[in-house]
Amino acid sequence: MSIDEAWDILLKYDYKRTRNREILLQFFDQADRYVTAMEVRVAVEQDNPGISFDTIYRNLAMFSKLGILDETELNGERLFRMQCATDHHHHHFICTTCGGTKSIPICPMDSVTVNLSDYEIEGHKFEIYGRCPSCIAG
Amino acid sequence: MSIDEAWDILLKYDYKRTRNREILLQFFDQADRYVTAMEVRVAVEQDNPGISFDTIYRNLAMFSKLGILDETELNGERLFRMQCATDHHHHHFICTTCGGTKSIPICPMDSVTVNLSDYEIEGHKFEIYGRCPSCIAG
DNA sequence: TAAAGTAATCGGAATGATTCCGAATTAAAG
DNA sequence: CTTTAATTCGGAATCATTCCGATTACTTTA
Repeated sequence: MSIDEAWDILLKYDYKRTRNREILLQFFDQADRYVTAMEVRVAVEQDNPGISFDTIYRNLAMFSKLGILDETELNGERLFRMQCATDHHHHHFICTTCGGTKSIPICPMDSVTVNLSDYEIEGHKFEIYGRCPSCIAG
Repeated sequence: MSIDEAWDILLKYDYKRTRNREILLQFFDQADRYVTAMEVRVAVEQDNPGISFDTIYRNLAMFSKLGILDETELNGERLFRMQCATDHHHHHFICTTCGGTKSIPICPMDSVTVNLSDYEIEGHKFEIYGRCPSCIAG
């Protein structure tokens, strides 16, 4: 997702165009990988020293709820990244060293043959973890 | 996994047979679903009022590392359950209301056709979330 | 079955991430 | 330019989890 697309969503829901949100979106746009809240904080403080935790966390949660960010959890750490372009549903390999991802075009839900007809399905998660080529090399 | 199998593992690694571990294992054995650390605490305090958080968390982490417990995360909460019998690798539907599970016999890794040969795969996660029939009923 | 040695536990303090809150600031609309 | 409401700030509060030193309880060995 581009910064512009993110703003389309934010403005549609009457969120204001603020400097902090601009900084956050720009950071996620260029990061292009999963980052921890701590990494976000450190990076964002370059552009706005004195930004409060509250502002960071409040916006991260809101972005995540609106589908602008994608949120996951790895080894007890919350990770965020810009949502992929939403052309089709897919999953990811996630590098446990750098947070980089690689798309996995299949969705296991297509192959689930177990009868879950009496169940109400709310969601699913499929992720592959490991180290990417450049982290192995480096 | 049965309580006896859990003890086989613990004793093999020279962990001692203590009352608290016995209580913890019995609780997980009869719970047979994903429970939060808080639920563990409340339940275990019935049998040993005054058990310390430290003891609970230390043993949960150790059980999890040894493969006696299975650990996951849902909506920011850590969940634990007794590891399934290890006859074959599989995944789960998890009820977000009661923590109950249903086995999903397939593993999406079998169908992953993306070339990850330059990647070092450390693990994967596949879970389906929703509500089970008895929680839907009420 | 007593003693010794070491692991495990306890209780409470410390930590660390996240959230809350009231006051001040800022964006957007009129 | 004013107004209004959203947003942010700063710091305190919360919550789960972990740490720590002192005590207790296993297990082994004699």
